[in-house]
Amino acid sequence: MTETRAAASYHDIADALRHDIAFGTLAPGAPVPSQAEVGKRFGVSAGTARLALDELVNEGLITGGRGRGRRVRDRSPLVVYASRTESAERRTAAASDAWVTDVEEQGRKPDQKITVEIVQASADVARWLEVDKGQVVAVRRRVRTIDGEPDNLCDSYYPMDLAQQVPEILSPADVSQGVIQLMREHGYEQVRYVDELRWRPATPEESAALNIPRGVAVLVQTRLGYSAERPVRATVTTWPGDSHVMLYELPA
Amino acid sequence: MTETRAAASYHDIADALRHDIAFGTLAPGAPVPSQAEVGKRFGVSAGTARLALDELVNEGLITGGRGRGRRVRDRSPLVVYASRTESAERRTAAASDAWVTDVEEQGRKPDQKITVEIVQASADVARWLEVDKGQVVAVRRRVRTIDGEPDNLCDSYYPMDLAQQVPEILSPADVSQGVIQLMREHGYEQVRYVDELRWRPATPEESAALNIPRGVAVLVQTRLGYSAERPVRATVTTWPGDSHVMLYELPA
DNA sequence: CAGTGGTCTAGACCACGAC
DNA sequence: TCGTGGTCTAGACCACTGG
Repeated sequence: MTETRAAASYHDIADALRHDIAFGTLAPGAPVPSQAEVGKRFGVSAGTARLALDELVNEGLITGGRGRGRRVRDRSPLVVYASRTESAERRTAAASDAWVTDVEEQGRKPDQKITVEIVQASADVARWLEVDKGQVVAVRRRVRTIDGEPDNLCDSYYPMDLAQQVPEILSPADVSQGVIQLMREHGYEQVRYVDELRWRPATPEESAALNIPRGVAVLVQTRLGYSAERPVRATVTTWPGDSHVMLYELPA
Repeated sequence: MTETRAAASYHDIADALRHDIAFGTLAPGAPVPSQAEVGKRFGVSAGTARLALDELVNEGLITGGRGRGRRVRDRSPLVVYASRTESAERRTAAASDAWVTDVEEQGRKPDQKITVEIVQASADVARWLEVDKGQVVAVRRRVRTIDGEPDNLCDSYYPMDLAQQVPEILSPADVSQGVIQLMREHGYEQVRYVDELRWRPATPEESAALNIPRGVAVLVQTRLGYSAERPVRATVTTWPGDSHVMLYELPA
């Protein structure tokens, strides 16, 4: 901790704490002073100290939680390759899920819990897959974890006719060779993708599912995959911010 | 507004207000009830009502501001094409800045204020441009506005030797044919790009510059442009969330 | 159980904008 | 000037976690 300051607003207190974290005075994993202690140290009430600490929680710098105290978050950001310009050779070698490959390359342990549902298409899904709203589609929902901690949420939607032709899609288990390769073998090669990115604070549901504080920023990546004829897959992935970096490699 | 609820926590109050906004009971541009009124309506104190309203401000749903009251934000998201697969013909036709083209295509009035600085490379800039830290580089900083409102911040860094060969880079004025085209004419054709995306809450400086509430999510897009030999440009763009959608069109 | 954070109150004062 | 939001206080109670 740096020196005590008199008459500091809670933003200033947050700045001081931010500084301590940035310069390592408060190391990753270290406990953060409690509301009461911060209040005493800066000469403000606990309520005001709380506002400062909440600001840092919101920025993802520290963790919160009733009864648990606060700690400086340890974040080594995961690099997600959204698009790689690489040789076709390498591309087919990376058989399974691209995320699994990325995580393993960075020396960490990926895992996913998969559930499959048949649902009626919402307006968004209908637009993406170019089907009528309310028509049934298949969804593979994945909660993906790294080293046991939730990392991201990934839902893939498929037109029902296509899912029935590629039965592994409807099975709630890992597809070792990857769904994209599997679809290609069934004549649905994806030749073009469109990624749509939106970013906003996490909803309460997302906060709970991803074990992140309320209000932390998330990136919602919607990837539409097209065969030569039509859209064949829509994947919606929710990535919590501040612990992920996304890369797109692009030809000119 | 929907019905009064007793004993609602501020999250529940926020939910109720969110519902009213989503279903148009509170239309875009309409005034939002004050802290006091919300408190009375939901049977809580003004302080608690404030927490609910702050939640909505943080999500970008309503605007805040001392003395001004609150209003439902009117947001028609701007679509930013980060990467387009289009014919080379079309690409050269779109002469100037891609953002200017995007905005004009969506029927709105873009403008940019440009300043040029010569600065010492930070660690990040040095890594991006593959120069030594502390070496001087040229920066074109742009505050870009749409219909007079700040839209995004865009800083382009160039190696000094290159900037001196393309003198328009050092002039704080619009380059009508676009800097990329200009660099090509001087033998620095960009053949490959890498975009790095990070997302997090806005800093106080960004909030002020972009006229957005504290804590709203921003996307920081770092685009590195490479000629056949080396990096020739690093562009850092800060996009406020909830009012922008970013698209990447990708070949398989 | 003690200590922590999470919620809430009732009040206070100030800064700012609109009328 | 009046109503608004922005900040702050001193206290209260509850929920949860850890020793």
